[in-house]
Amino acid sequence: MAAHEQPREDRPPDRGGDDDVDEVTRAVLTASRLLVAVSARSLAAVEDRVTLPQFRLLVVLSTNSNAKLVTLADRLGVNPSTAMRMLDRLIAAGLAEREVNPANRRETVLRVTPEGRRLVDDVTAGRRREIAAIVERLAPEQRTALIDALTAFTVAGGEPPVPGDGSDGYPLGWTSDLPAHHDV
Amino acid sequence: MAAHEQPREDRPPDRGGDDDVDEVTRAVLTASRLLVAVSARSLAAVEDRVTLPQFRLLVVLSTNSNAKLVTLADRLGVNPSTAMRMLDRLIAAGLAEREVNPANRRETVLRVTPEGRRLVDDVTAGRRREIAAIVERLAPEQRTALIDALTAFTVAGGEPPVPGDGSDGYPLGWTSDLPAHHDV
DNA sequence: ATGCAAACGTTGCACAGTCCAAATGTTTGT
DNA sequence: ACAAACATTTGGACTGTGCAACGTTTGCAT
Repeated sequence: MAAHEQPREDRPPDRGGDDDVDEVTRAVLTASRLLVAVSARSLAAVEDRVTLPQFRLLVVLSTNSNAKLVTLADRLGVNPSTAMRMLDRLIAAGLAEREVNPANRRETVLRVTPEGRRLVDDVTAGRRREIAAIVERLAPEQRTALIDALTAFTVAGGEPPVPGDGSDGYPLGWTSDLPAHHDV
Repeated sequence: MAAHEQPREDRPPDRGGDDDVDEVTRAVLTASRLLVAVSARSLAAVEDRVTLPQFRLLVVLSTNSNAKLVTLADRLGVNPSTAMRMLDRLIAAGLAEREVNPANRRETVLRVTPEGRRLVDDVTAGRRREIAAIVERLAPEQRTALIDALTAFTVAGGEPPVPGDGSDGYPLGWTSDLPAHHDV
């Protein structure tokens, strides 16, 4: 993997040499695979009811109730027309609702139906349950060590460590998707 | 860095209760988001040359050189016909090659071209570089702690900790995909 | 008040990814 | 020699996706 010799020569005497970094990186990458696998498993349960992009829309809609189309599309990072048609299908499936905003008639108000909400909750709950099951196999000391290590890692990565976390532990962000993906 | 001074009022002597598990789960989920973001960033560089599924195929093809179509489709978890057409496009883009296997003429031999290989290498190298950059911001003790914690977590998750790891630490599995996904 | 520009949702069009089925060509086992 | 098994390929249908165009509704400045 010495494809490009980034002039890394000048290595500080710190005992965290490249080997060290490399090992940690490898550990991170490996753990990532597990996480993705967990995600994929929890998602598998619903993939015959909705497609993955649809589920993603549902999740975003769950945490952004009464959003208008452009907002939603923006959150998803897709074109409004894409969100539009996905919504059409979700609505047809009874998982979402659309309604013209009476206060501003050029907008629409989108909502997830109770059934759609349940679908999302099931998946996110399943994912948390799976991770919790893994965590429970760890000894108490290992758990706190994991928290500390992960928190340090997250902080180093610049992401706000456990920001709001949607109160009672909701989807918030990340994976959930990563359907077949796995590899790559 | 005991950054989890959560107002978790009294750290109950219980050590290992549900609160504990919940906190670890939250930390894991948060770290996951960071990982996904890193992945997405490193992927962004090529998303105007190939689509994500195409890139995924390229990665799998890189690590399974001279594979035949069905094998490839199997690894990707898609229908052979899907792999077929993606390959058509990749070949048209000069990133892959197809050739009838002279030893068994009902099969074809698929290969990634040097250019395709370079594309993949760039992305995977970028991802490792990004993670390494984060890891480098950690103190040596934190690094080893992270390795230990992650290894324990991975083991508890049932995945073989750093199995073969494609020799010199290559893509192997996971994310790489997770394009826009992020949320969900 | 009038009118024009911006914001929205919506629809048309093109194309990638996907699956299922079916057609075609190749090997293999009997 | 033939049928069964296997591999690639093509046809058809549908979702996801972006871009561009259109009609409606607002907001604002003249």
